[in-house]
Amino acid sequence: MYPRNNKQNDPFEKQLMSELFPTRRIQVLLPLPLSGVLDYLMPEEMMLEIGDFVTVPLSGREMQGVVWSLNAPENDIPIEKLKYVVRKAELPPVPDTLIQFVKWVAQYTLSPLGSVLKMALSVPRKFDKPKKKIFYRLSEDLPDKMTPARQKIVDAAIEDMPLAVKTWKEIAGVSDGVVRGMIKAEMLVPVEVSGEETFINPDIELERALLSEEQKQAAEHIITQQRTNSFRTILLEGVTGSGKTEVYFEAIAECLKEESAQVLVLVPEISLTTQWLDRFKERFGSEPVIWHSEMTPAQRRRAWWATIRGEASVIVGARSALFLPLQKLKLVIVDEEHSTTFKQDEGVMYHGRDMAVVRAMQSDCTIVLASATPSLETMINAQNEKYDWLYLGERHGPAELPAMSTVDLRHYKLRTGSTISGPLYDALKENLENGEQSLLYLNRRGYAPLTLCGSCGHRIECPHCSAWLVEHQKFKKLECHHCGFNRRLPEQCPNCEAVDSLIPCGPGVERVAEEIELLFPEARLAIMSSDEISSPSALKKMVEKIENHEVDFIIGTQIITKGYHFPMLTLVGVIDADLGMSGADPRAAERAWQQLEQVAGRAGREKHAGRVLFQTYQPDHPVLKALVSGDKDLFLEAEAEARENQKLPPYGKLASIILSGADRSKVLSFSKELLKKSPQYDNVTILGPVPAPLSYLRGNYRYRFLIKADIEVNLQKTVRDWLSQMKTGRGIRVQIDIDPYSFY
DNA sequence: AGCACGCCGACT
DNA sequence: GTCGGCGTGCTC
Repeated sequence: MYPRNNKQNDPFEKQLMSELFPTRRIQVLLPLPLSGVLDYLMPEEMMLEIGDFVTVPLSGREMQGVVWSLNAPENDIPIEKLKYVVRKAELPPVPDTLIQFVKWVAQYTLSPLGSVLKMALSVPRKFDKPKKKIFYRLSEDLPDKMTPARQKIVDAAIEDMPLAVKTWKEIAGVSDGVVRGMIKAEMLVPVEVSGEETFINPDIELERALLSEEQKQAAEHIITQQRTNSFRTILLEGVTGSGKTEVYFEAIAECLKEESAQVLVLVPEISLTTQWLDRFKERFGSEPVIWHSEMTPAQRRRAWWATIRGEASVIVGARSALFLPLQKLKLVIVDEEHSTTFKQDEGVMYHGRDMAVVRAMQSDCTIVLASATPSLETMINAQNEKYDWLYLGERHGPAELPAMSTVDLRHYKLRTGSTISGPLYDALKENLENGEQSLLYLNRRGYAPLTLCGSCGHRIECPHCSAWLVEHQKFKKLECHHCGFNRRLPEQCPNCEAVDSLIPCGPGVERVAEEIELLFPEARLAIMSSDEISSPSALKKMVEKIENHEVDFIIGTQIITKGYHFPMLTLVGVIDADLGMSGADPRAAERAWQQLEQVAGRAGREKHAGRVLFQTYQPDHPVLKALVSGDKDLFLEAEAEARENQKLPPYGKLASIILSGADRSKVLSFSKELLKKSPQYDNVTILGPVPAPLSYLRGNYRYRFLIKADIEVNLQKTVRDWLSQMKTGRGIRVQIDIDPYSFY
């Protein structure tokens, strides 16, 4: 008999084992920030293969990992030190494509392999046996005690598939009282099922929206490509409302004709996609499998299981969905491809869109990047024919966008404390009188971004960050938008103790709302910012309110640029169009364009003609000029040229290294030391060290290097070689961000 | 990530 | 004298 369980890790048993049987040294990767694998011994009877989930001993406790190799090379860890794998999980092994992907992400982002694996394994109670549940199926002989609500249940039934009460309620759109009533009347029969409730598969036979000729052609192109089972990237560009979603829905439907095919749809912010989910449900009859970080453990577990068993056919998720154990990935869609929320800038810093392209490549499948305002990187790839390029609607024609104009604030001066110029006021007034909706856009939460003492000039800063505290009247607080620190709004100046001397400076959405209330006391307002909208249901409510025209003025931050459709909205006022157009960020101009274009896209999407007013101090800025002229090509050309000249992405490579620590002089001297060892190549430029844009963040002093390299340079190797020359001193943290998007 | 090891402050 | 703070370092 073989020893069971962990007994074989007992020193005596281990000795016995290794004498009796040839021992096999294997490699196991654990979800820890370790850069490599750990060696273990494989018990003879355990038939392990690469990708198997295993439990192994680790310094006195047990941990789950993944078999990474069955043949570990001899190394300086003596075989006596190795421990046996405790057990193999009853789970399908990690698909090879996911293993390849984990390796790729780790080497690209210069992150420890184990940290990347962790993203793929963060599923609660993954090893538990699913517990038994009672589901209900439709009875074969239905009595004639029918009601309209009960008929809905009967109509919603998919043959005799057993479902949970909650699911019946959802798919039939009735209350659970109806369901329970039918159970009592024995119209629904209880069935004991083991395991997680399965997801209802999308019904691809449902009637679909009529597609335009243009949409048909685009869908056909994707489908043809998808059928080749080879890697290809397709840019699907189309102005908001041009029907991109219907196009890729067609491709999804076609894809699902294949047995157990899986489609992955990445969206920037899963919690903000209720409208998208409604459309999906309308097209396919049920909700897709959803994956994002705010799901409950039970929801995650169910989605993960459905994915690894290959039952989930369409998975919609945030960037972390890339790490799901997809068995048969056939199509990837990245919606709102340009969104910067795809970039993770903590921990493993990866870009969801870029990694999605890699994932698709490794799975030999088609990937569709969809956007109304594609990123410059993607546009260039499309122009160079690296990507196929489909577009819907008249492209970039000035007539397509609402009438846009600037309000030169140097000419139309704002009164002190006011944020609404004369021309904007007139436009708002006119719109209100016409019974149409207006949107005021300001990408700043709170009341005022700075509080200043009128008597001593003191500016209230965050004690942990080099940032000002933002006044929030809603919460009567001052809050740091970087670390979350907050304090009560003081009555006296914290510096000179003068009373009533504090002056709120600059506008936030709350302040704009206050002014609008004064100007238009009869108007109905809604503020849309993350402070007002804390949950998806609150957002849904707000969106419905606006759709039902219960609101005249919407005052919002960028939360409103996420793709809603408000037909009565015909005027957009951009309070401060200059925000975010300068600074060290190479993508600032592009981002400003996208945001403004998206905001402009809110205006007049249906019959009503819309218009947009940009309040600005620099009406000659190329971004604004291009926006007003409506000539996007012109803007892109100028922007691409500027990037090419400066060898910035995508014409060059960029990495940022942030050194941080509590002891400022220590961090600085380490940085200087590092600079001395910096690589000396013609095609690599090191910038820094400079205080990072937030030079003091959460109690740490931060210095930053930027590494700019020509396109042919192996950036990862350069950075690795450079940093390996110095061991990280105590109290110093090094963060590497390949292709940074955030310059905080 | 845990968990042990280790070197300095306030307690029975 | 010891209990315990969490900084640092290791886990096959």
